Amino acid sequence: MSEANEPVDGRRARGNKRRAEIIDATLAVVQRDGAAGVTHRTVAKQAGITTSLSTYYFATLDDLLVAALSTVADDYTKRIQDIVDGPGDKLRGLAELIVESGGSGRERALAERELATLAARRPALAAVARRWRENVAELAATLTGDRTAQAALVAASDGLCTAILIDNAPADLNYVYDVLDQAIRSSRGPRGRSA
Amino acid sequence: MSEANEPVDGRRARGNKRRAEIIDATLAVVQRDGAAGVTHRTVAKQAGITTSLSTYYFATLDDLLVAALSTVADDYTKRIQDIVDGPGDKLRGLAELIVESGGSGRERALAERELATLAARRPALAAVARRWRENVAELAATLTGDRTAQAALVAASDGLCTAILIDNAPADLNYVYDVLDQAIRSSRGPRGRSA
DNA sequence: GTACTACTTGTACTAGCGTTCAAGTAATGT
DNA sequence: ACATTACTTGAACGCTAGTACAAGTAGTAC
Repeated sequence: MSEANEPVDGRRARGNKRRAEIIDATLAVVQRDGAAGVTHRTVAKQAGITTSLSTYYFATLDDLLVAALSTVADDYTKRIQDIVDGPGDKLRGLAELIVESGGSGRERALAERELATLAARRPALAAVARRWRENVAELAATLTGDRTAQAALVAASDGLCTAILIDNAPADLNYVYDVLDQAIRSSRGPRGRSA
Repeated sequence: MSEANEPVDGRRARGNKRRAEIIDATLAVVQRDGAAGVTHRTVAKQAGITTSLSTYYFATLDDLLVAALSTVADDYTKRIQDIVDGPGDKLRGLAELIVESGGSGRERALAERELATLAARRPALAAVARRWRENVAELAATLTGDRTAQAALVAASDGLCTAILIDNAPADLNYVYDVLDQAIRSSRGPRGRSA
């Protein structure tokens, strides 16, 4: 708990605030213009600062994108954890989270997706994107012990999100819930692959 | 059949060939450098032509990307149709298609994914990306009459693809097959949501 | 042949990019 | 007070981008 939490220096506190502001501005730009629209200049303008200040805090654009994706991933992790630790129907909680991607959180979800796609090509981002999926996997593990069912749920969650974003679908909660439920349920009957 | 298939003019035939070459070059660039790396200049260099020629055939970069995504989607459609029409285990065929995304076809799959992500922001591309998913949905319809199970299979296919690309997973065929099977199978038992 | 059309090139323009840097300001420590 | 450190600025560098355009080449039609 005594790591880097207490900014003894008042200037450092302001600096951290700036950093957060810049990351917010970055996400705003991704939401508005896509990941391709992120430049030191557009971000700086969005944040109301000078370009050089943006480079002062994030020397390279990559640093900026990594920071932005990390922040988004952290938020997502928190949401998932809330569902896992919460008292309610976890599967329904997950469904609500997914449906939200098509509603008010659409732009946000789109931004997340663009950053995640970016991750496929940048090792630095890949680690963050992976942790993302592991959060859902963890939630899945609380719902079933069957590893295949867990994997199906994770995959279905991701695929549903894509469907909602691309198809611009109505994103009916019951529908999403049913699909997730379908994915995790198993007849566990006449099948049983050996190895 | 008598639409725009017969190039009376030999020059026009060459032109169409050029167009195809440029699209190929575009896909090659996306595979190598990502969608962000697509510029008239990089594409032209890849195709071994001048920059102006690239703009002659595709006035704007957007035109080029739309054309590229359309081509890729057509290829994909053909692959899916082969599985649907083929004699073998359709689910296994789908699994093989997905696993291929992690193997030799990784770069290709990555390119497809980047273009599809791009689609979320460009209406012109969105239609193409949607047709894509409908192909898998069609395949799913041949495997089960249950609409929820169909949706689960489509979502799982997509999610698995993402997992393989981002996690750089081993992409074991049996594993993928099992997850797909899990998604489409249903106990159809004690559940039965009403509305 | 000549006229026409489709294709192809080289060059040049403007605009925006990432990044650097010397200089300036303000908070902190002593 | 003074030195130190953290933050902030404005200007500039070299580079690449999209695009336009006049000129040239080569098939096609008459």
